[in-house]
Amino acid sequence: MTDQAEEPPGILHVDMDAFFVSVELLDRPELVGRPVVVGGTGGRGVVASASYEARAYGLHSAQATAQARRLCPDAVFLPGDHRRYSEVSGRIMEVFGRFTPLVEPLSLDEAFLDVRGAVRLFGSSERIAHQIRDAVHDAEGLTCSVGVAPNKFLAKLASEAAKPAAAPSGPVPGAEVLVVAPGDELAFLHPLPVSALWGVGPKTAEKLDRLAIRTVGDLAALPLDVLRHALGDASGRHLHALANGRDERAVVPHHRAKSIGHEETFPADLADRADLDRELVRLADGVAMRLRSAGVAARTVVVKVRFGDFSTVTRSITVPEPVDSGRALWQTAKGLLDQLDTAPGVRLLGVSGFGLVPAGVRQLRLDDESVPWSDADGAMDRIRARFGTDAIAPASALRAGGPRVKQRGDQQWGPEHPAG
DNA sequence: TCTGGGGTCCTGACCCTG
DNA sequence: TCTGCAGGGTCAGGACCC
Repeated sequence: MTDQAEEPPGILHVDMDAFFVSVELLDRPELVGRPVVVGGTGGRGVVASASYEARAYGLHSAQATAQARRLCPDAVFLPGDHRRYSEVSGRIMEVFGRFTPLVEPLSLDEAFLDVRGAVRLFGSSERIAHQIRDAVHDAEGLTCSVGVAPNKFLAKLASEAAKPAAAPSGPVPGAEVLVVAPGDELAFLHPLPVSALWGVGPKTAEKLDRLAIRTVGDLAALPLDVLRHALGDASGRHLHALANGRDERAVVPHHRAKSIGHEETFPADLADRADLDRELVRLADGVAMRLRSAGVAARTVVVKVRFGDFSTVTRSITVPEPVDSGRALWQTAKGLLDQLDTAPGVRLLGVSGFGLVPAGVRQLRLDDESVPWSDADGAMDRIRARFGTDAIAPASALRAGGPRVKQRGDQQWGPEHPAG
């Protein structure tokens, strides 16, 4: 029995089925029943979403597009429209909000819902799950799978178990709604592979395999101290709790972002310093715009560089005054980039701000050179708000062959054009 | 021609301070 | 003044998630 065995199964995890592909098929019904992939179409892209027909060929998300093409040459590859998916996602979250105010979006296509306060109005958690499925389908023409359990972790595993299966002929319907009833948690959990646990990726799975730990039940039977020794204190405790069905995390509707950043993989590696500097201006300007839009400034600036051999390094600095202007962010990032030898060629460049503080706490100094630039940033924000984000950009960014300010969702799944 | 982008969290090394 | 230690902050990297 778990600590939560007597808790009613009032946590839902709602997961849209092949979300990006399903949205595309609304506009292209002629593609229904065919292997369809949404993702980066260039040589360095990855698969973001694959239809169940495509999954039958071994295609899956995060897979290199080049490999996906080899596995399924007949698949239809679509570049995707992140903005459209965001809009649809927003409307779906509103549907969830009709049932409970406790909605915690996890990504565009999934969310946790705490419906314990809604059972009087809508019926049992399971009934609410079915009503949500129907409401989403009525509103958007899309299907989703729902897990119902006493906690978030089990609800998420339940929604995965409720999903359709892939077959060349199309999706084989799943349970659609799966309830893990109080008292059944461990029977549901323990036969699953350890990789089902949140926090067990390839590396951790390998370590556990060396200990002959293959199922969640194997892991649950392991003494906590052994696990802490093998995986470290925090990971050991975390996985031990999950393996025993314990997850105390509440459904939190609003998370405050802890970092804001942009990174971009180039179609071909960049070695020219001037090219990199211009890209850095674009990235910094885009990050600064989002910082100001969120009303925050960053105390720590991080530059990330991935080289052609895929080795990745980061350089960071904590600045005396939090930054939110494009110029200040760029200057700081440039100082960090200057520490690195980029001659071998840079595959990816990123700029992020951490240690976010409310922008208002920033103290102005008489010698603060960034003050006029704050005014300029504010003017740019107003122009972009009125005429669109492409309306204005730093001159040095415009010289980079016309790239506009970097925005969230741009080139989400890799460059569109093949390298070289 | 494998390997995106936007995040969070953890760990360990190092440095500073009391 | 020197040394050891603990604690906190910073920095870099790794692992993981969707």
